[in-house]
Amino acid sequence: MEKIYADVIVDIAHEKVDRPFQYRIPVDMRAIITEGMCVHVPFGAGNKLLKGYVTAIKDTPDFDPERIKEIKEIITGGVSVEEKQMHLAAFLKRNYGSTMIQALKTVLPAKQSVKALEKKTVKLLVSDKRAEEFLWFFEKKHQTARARLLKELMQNKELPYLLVTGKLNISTPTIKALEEQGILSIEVENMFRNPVRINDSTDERKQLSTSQQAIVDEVLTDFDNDKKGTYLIHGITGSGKTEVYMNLIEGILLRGRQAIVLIPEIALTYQTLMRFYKRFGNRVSVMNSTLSAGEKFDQCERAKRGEIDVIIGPRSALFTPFPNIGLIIMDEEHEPSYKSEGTPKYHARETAEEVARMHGASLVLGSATPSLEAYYRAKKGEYKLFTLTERLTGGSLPLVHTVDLREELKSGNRSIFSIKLQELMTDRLNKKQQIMLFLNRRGYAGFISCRSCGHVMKCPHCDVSLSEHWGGRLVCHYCGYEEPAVKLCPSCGSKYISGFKAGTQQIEEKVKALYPQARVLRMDADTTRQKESYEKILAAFANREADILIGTQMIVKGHDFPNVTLVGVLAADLSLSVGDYRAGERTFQLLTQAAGRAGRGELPGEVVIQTYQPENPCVVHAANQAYEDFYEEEILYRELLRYPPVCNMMAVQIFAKDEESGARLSEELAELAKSFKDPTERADKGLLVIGPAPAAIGKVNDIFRFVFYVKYEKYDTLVEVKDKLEEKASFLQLKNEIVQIDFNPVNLF
DNA sequence: AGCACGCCGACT
DNA sequence: GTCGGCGTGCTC
Repeated sequence: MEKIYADVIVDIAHEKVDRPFQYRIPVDMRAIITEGMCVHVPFGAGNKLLKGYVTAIKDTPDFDPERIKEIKEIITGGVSVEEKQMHLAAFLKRNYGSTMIQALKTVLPAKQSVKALEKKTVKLLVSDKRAEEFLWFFEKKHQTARARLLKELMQNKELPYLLVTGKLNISTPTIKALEEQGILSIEVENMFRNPVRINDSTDERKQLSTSQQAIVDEVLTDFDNDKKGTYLIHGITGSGKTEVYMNLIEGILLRGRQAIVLIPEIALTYQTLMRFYKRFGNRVSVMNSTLSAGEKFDQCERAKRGEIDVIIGPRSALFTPFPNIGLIIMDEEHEPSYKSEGTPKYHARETAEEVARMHGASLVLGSATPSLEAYYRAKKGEYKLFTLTERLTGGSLPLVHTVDLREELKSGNRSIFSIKLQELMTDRLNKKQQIMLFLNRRGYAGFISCRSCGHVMKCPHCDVSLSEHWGGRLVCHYCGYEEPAVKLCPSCGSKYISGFKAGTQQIEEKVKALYPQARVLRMDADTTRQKESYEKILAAFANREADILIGTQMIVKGHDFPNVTLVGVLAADLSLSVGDYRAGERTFQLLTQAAGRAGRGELPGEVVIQTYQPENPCVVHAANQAYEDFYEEEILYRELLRYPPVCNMMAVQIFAKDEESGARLSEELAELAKSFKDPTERADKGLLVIGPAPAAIGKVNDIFRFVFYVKYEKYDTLVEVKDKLEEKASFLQLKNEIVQIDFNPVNLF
C-alpha cells in the first residue's frame, strides 16, 4: 500500500472536530510516517497550525482530493508522556483489535469535556457610571447583543461563561469585542477539585507482620536493583494486603516515582479510600465512575503537572498520564471487571504489564482467590508469588457446612432453606447476630439440572452445559450441537428436571414468611438502581438496622461486617453450570469470598453452602478454603481442553442483519482461520478452530449473532490470524455485517 | 475553538 | 445602496 493519505484527529477540545480529518502525506514523509504519530497540520480557514495524531494511513482519499491539505511536519521528541500514551494506544490496537481512533480515545482521557477543566467567568471591569455610558452608546447604535450582555453584567458583576453563551444567546465574537474595548474580562479559573478532600492526618500506621514486611522489602529491593517485575500476593481476606500496598507506595514515592492503584469497579469502599487519604493526604486522587468527565480530566491534568502522585481507580486509571510511574497495584486481580467490555476489549492485567514495562515500574497483583491466569504465570516463574495466610483482623476462619440439596429433597424438605441453615438462622436471630444470604445468580441463563440427582444436561462434545432455548431444544453454545429437551432425567428417571429459577425477591418473601420478626434488607440490581443506594444499603446493614441481608454477587465484596456470623449460600452450583469454561473458577471465587464474609469480628463465623453437587471439586475446595488444591485440579482441566491460561483463545463474533448471510460469513471466516498455519507449530498442538455456531443470545434487536473460537498457544499468532480476518472483512466491504474480536474473553458468547 | 459567510437594521 | 454587528455552520 502506498502511504499517500493520513487520517488525523486534531488536538482541539471540541466535540465537533473530535473525528478524523484527512491530509496528504508529503512524499519525503511517506517512508517514516506511522499510525499514532504526532503531526502539525494546517486547519480551518486560517490554516492555523494545529497538533494532531495520525489514526490511519491510506492509499485512497475518502474526501474530495481537491480540498485535502498537506501535513506540515512530524513532531518528534514530543512530550514523553504523550509518546507513551501513543505507544499504549498502538499496543491496545494491536493486541485487542480496534481502530486507532478507538484506542486513542481509550488512552487519552475524556477529551471532549475539556471545558469542564476550566470554569470561565465573565467579569465587568468598568465602573457603573462608565457601564451606563457604554449601555446608552450601544443602545443608540442598536448593538442589541452587547447591550443585552452589559445590562446583565450591571446586575451581576460576574457571570458564568456558559450562562452568557447559553441562556443569553450571545456569541463569542460579541464577548471578544467587549473584551477588546476593555469593558469586561474573561476570567479562567482552574477548578481543580479533589473529589474527596480530607486533611485528617491521623495516620494510624500499623506495624507490619514479618511476612508483610518481607514482601515490601523484596519488591523495593528488586526495584532498586533494577529488577522490576510482576508480583502476585495471594492473601486470604483480612490478611492485610492494603497495608502492604500502602507501604510499597510510600517506598516508591520516596524514590520520586508515581503509583497507580487499580481496584474493581465497585470495590472502592469508603473505608479503603479513607486509609489512603490518611496516609498520603492530597498527593492521592480518586477516579471513579461517579466522577464527571470533567473531573476525570482535572485529575489527569493534575497528574501531568505532578500535583498528585498516587491515583486510585478502576481499569481506566491505568491511563493516568504520570511522567514516571514506579508502581502499579492491582487489587482483587481476579475480578472480571478488569476486562473492558467496550472496544478495544483490553484486559487491565496485560495492559498494566505493558505500562510497567514502558515506565520501568513494578506491578503488584493481589487477590484472595487469584485468577488462574495469574497463578499459572506465578507457577511458571513469570511472576513472583507471595502468600499471606494469617488473618490479621482477628477472628478465625469460619466453619463451613456443605449441605446436599438432593438429600433435603429426599427427606421431604422442598423449601429453599435446608434444615441446617434454618437451624442456624434461628440461632443467630435469637443471639441478635447478623446473617447474609447469598444467591448465586450467574447461572440464571437457563441450564437444566435434575433436582433429584443433580445431573446436568451437557454437550457430549464440549463439556459445557446445554442451554434451554425456546421451542424445547437444548443447545450447546460452543459447537452448535443440539438435542430435544428431556422430560425425565436421563440419569435417574426423575421428573424433577428443569431449569432452576429463583430470584432474590422470592427468597425475601420466603424469609419473611419463615421469620416474620426479622428485619430484612435486599440488595440486587432492582434495589440498587439509584446511584447511592448501594452504599446506603450496606451502611444500614453495617449499622445493624437489619438482621438479614439478601443479595447476589455484589454483597460478597468489600465491606467488613463484624457482626455477621452466618453466611448462607443458597444454591452454590448455580454458576457451575453456565456454559463457560470459567464457571468452575467463578464458583470457587464466589464461594470463597462469600465464606470469607463470616466471622470477620470477634465472634466466630459459620457458613452453610447448599448445593446439588457437594462432590464437585469447586465446592469441596471452596468449603475447605483450599486454593492450591482447586488450582491443581482446574489447571488440569484447562490443559486437557486447551483453555486459557494454558492456551490463548480468540472469540470472533459476527453480527448480521440477515441470518443466512451471517452464517455464511462466519463459515467463511472460520475456514480462513482454519487455513492459517504457524510454521513452527507442533503437530499435536496446532491451531484449533471451534464453531462457528449461533451465539448464546442468538438474536438481539433483530441482529443475528454468530461466534467461533480460535485457540492457540502463542498470542502473537492469534494476532496474526486476527489481522488476516480483519483484512478479509475489509476486503469484503461488509455493509450488513459486523465482525468483532475478543481475546481471552471474560464472557463467552 | 476560531473563522467566513450571509442576513438584517441603520445611516452617509 | 453600503456598512457593520450578529448568528450559523464548517473545518480535511
